[in-house]
Amino acid sequence: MAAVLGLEGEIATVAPHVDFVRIGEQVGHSSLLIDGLAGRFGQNGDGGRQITCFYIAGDMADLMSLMSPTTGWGMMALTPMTILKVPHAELRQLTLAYPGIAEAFWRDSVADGSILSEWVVNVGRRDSITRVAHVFCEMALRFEQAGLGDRISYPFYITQADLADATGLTSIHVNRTLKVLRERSIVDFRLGVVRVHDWTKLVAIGDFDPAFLLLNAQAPRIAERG
Amino acid sequence: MAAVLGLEGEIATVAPHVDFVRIGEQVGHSSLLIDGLAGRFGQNGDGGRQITCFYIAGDMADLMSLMSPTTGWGMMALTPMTILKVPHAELRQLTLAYPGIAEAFWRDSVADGSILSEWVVNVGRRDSITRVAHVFCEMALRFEQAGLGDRISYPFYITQADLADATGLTSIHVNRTLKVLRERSIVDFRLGVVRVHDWTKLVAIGDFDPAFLLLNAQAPRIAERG
DNA sequence: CGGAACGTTGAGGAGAATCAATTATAGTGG
DNA sequence: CCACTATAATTGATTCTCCTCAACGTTCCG
Repeated sequence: MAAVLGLEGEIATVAPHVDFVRIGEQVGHSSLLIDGLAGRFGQNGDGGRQITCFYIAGDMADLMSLMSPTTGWGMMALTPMTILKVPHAELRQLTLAYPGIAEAFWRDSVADGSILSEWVVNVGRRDSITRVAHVFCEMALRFEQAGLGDRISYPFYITQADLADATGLTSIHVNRTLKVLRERSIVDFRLGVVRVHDWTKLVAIGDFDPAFLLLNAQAPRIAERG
Repeated sequence: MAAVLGLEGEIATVAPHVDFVRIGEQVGHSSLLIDGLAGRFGQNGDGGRQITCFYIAGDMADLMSLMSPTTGWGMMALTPMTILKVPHAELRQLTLAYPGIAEAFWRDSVADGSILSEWVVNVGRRDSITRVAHVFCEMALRFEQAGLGDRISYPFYITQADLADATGLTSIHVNRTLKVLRERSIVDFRLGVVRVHDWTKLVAIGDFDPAFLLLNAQAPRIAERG
């Protein structure tokens, strides 16, 4: 179920801060993230954005659109991105031919929901420093799991403004929060890299329990990376 | 795919504020909600709760546990509740025998994720009155869709404290917010009933777009109610 | 060298939390 | 049927995060 599904589709590149799925848009394909970082997001009436989930290389970014072609959400590139646009028709054929793949896709949607649920908690019941630390913890384990870094240091090319949209804060407050985390020698963040100085402290201050990542479940990832 | 799947399992009743799935627990069944209101939730380090999704009669409340038996979330009863505990083994057999059912379950997980994503936005990027109004809008349409009420008046037996846990506010602030909504003749809430006086205003103040409910998608609901 | 994107810092204000009582409401048993 | 109790709702006063507004600094790249 891992590496090679032999998915065919159109390779595309997306510039940072471009919405590759607009809210309410009807899409006919899902996007396998080959490189870069993407975010699922929603908006409030004032145009304020809230990123609700990150997707990294290897993730099938809007697999859910297969079940709901008219999306109630949007997908944006956070970094320069390369994606493989896989037509829904092809994915449909796969799921019909191989029930195991259908199940893996379903499992992926459940894992997605688990992350989303944790984000509701993060944004609803945690203060700023905890929110930011929690995001760093989550991404540390996800990048580590994907073989794209480790929990002590991993590539995270995201602006403070986008980090603010992910944590439900303002970029100004995120900036101040990052300063505190840096001064306490817990984690050092700058555009592109997260450097964790004290993982134990980060987990503690981030109120982090990795259970929601469902890392023990089999094969939520669609593709590997060379 | 609707009404009668002929699901077999154990009927159980659950008292309000009882966790019928604890965080991190391993479960061997999913719970079809026959009557009452349930909530998926997470907790922060101080024990503060955040409800991340509501489930109403007819919903398969923890279907996702089939894909992730060791949950990273909890499920609590918000009202006196009647559930049908359907063993995972039985659900597995169903999905193996009928791919259409597997797909419906998958679609249900996607719909779930869509609601969760919207809740991240609600809690992360909206002020108190908008958050509360948004919840009232969502539940209005869901109860209406389920045939358990209509958007003008529906049963919603939830305490202000639980509403606070759903909106990421304190019960005190929820109380004050409800007062404002009442004084503006938009919506009147008391334990058990929501009475909408001005649906248009409620939608406007709640910054509500029903797209995320995926109501146009087919058959997300597992069972109907007499 | 100049502009654009991103980050940093300060001052003041607003929304929501906290602390602390007090008042309904509903269910229970005598 | 009513006192009793527990749960839920309401209100006030105060505090504190985080937001807003505003300006300035830094880095990178054409």
